[in-house]
Amino acid sequence: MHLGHIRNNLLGYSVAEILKASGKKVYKTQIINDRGIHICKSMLAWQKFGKDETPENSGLKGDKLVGNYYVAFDKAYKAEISRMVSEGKVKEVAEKEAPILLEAQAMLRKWEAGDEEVVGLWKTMNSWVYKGFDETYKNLGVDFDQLYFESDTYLLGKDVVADGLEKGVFYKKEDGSVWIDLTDEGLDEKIVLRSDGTAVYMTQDIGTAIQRVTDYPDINGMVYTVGNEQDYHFKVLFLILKKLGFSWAESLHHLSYGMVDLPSGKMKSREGTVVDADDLMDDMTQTAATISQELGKLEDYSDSEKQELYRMIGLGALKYYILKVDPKKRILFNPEESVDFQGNTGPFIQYTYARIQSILRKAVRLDLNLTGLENGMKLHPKEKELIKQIQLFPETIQLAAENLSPALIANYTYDLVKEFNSFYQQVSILGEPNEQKKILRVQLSKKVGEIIQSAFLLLGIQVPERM
RNA sequence: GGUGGCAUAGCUCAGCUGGAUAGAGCACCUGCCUUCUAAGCAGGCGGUCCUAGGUUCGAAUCCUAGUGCCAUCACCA
Repeated sequence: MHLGHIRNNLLGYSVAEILKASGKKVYKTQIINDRGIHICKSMLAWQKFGKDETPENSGLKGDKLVGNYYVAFDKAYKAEISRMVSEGKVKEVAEKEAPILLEAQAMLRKWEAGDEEVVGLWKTMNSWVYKGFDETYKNLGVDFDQLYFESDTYLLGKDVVADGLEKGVFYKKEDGSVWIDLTDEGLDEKIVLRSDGTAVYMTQDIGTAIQRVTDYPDINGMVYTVGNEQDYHFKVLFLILKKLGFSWAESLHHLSYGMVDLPSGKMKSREGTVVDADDLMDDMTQTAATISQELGKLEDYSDSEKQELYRMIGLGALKYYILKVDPKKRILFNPEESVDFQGNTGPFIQYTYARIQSILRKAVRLDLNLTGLENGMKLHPKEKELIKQIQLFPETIQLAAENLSPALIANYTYDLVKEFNSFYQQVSILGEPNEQKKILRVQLSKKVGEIIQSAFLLLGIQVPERM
C-alpha cells in the first residue's frame, strides 16, 4: 500500500463515521479486487522469478512481496516489448503480443476455469497479501464491517450480463465480446465481457453492487470511495445498473477524490515509485518522538506510554494532513518536506486538547462545582467568540455528511482550537478570582475538549491526555 | 479531438447556499515563558482570487469563451 491508498482508507473511514454521526446507519464495506489480470501478473512473475520466496523465508511483509512481483512482471514485460521493437515489431503490436502478457492472459483463463494449480497459487499469494494488509489497516486504525471479494461476485456479474443480453440492454459483437451502447447518453460504448468470456472490471462491479443490495436490503444508498481517475467508470456503472432496471441505482454516489502526487509526478505501483504506507507511518512516529524528546515534557512517562503517544501524534499529523484537504482536490506530497507539526495540524489540535485536560485535572482537585451557573453574566469577547464557534459543531457535522467531506470537520476544528488558544492566552481560567466566571471558563474549556475529541473521532484521530 | 475536474500570498490550503478593508498555516521579521503545557499567543511582511467578457445594487463565488495542469474516453484495473 502507498500514500494514495492511505487517502482512500482515511476518507472512507472518516466519511462513514461522519454519516453515522449525522444519524445514518452505516455499513463500512471494503471491496477487494482479488481476481483479474493484475493478480495473474504477480503470480506469473513469482512463478518465473520467485525461487519459492515466501514472507516467512524472506522476512518481507506479504503484500510487499507480492507487490515486488507485480513490479517484476512489468519490468520483464517492458523488456520484452523493447526487444521485440528492436527486432522490427511495431510498438503497439509488441504491447499486445509480448509472450509474458499472453501467458498472464492464459493464466486468467485457467483461473476462471478453476485450474487447481493456478487457484492454489492464487489462494496462497492472496493470503500473504491479506496478512500484510491487515497489519497495515491495524496500524492505520481503519476497520470494516463487511468484506466483499470480487472472486465471489464476478460470476453473479456474468449472469447479470447474460440476462441483460437477453433483455437487449447489452449486445454481442461478432467476436463474442459483450458491450453496452451509451452513445445516447453522451458516453461511449463500453465492454462488459471479453471475447474469451472472462470478466472485466465492470462485470465484477455489477455483480458486487447487486450482491451488496441483496445482503443489505435496508440500505438507502451506497457510497463508493474511489479515486477520480475512475470517474468515468462509475458514471457508466451506475448507468448500466439503472438500465438493468435497479431502482436503487439512483442512490449510488461516487466519492471521487484527487490523486496524491509527488513532485516528480504520479505514484505508480507498477514502477515502484511510491511512498510506502508502512514506512511513512513509521517516519511520522519517529518525527513525533524527536520533537517530543526535544521538548522533554514527559520524563515521567514509561517507554511504552511514550511510544503509544508518539504513534498517536505521528498518525494524527498524517491523518489530519490528508483529511483537511477537500477530497476532490489533488494532494501534492513532498517527501523532502516532512508533514508539519505546527500550525494547522493534527498535533496542534491534540496539544490544545492536552492543555484542556490539564486544566480539568486541576479543576477537579479544586473541587469546583461545575453545574450551578447564574444567567445573565457579562461575557468576555473571547468567551462570546468561543461560544459561537462551539454552537457550530452540529451543523458542521450535517454539512460534512451532505458533502461527504471530512475536510469540513478538520477546518472547523482548527477554527475552534485557534479561538480557544486565543482565549486561553488572554484570560486566566483557574486564576480568575470571580467564582462564577471561573466556573464558566472551565465549562467552556471542557466543552471544547469534548468537541475536539468527537471531531477527531470522526477523522479517526486519537487525542492525548498530555503531550 | 470528446468529456470531466482543478486554478486564491513565495509554498500548502480555507473561503458554506453571491454581501462590507479576500483568511489561515509554513517560510521570513518583531515582541511574549518566576503565572492554567511556548507543538502556544500577539503583531509585521506578503494577493491582477488564471485571462477576457456577461448576469447582479454587489462576483473569488453564478454564466459563456479562452489558457494552463491533471484525469478519462482500452478485450487495464
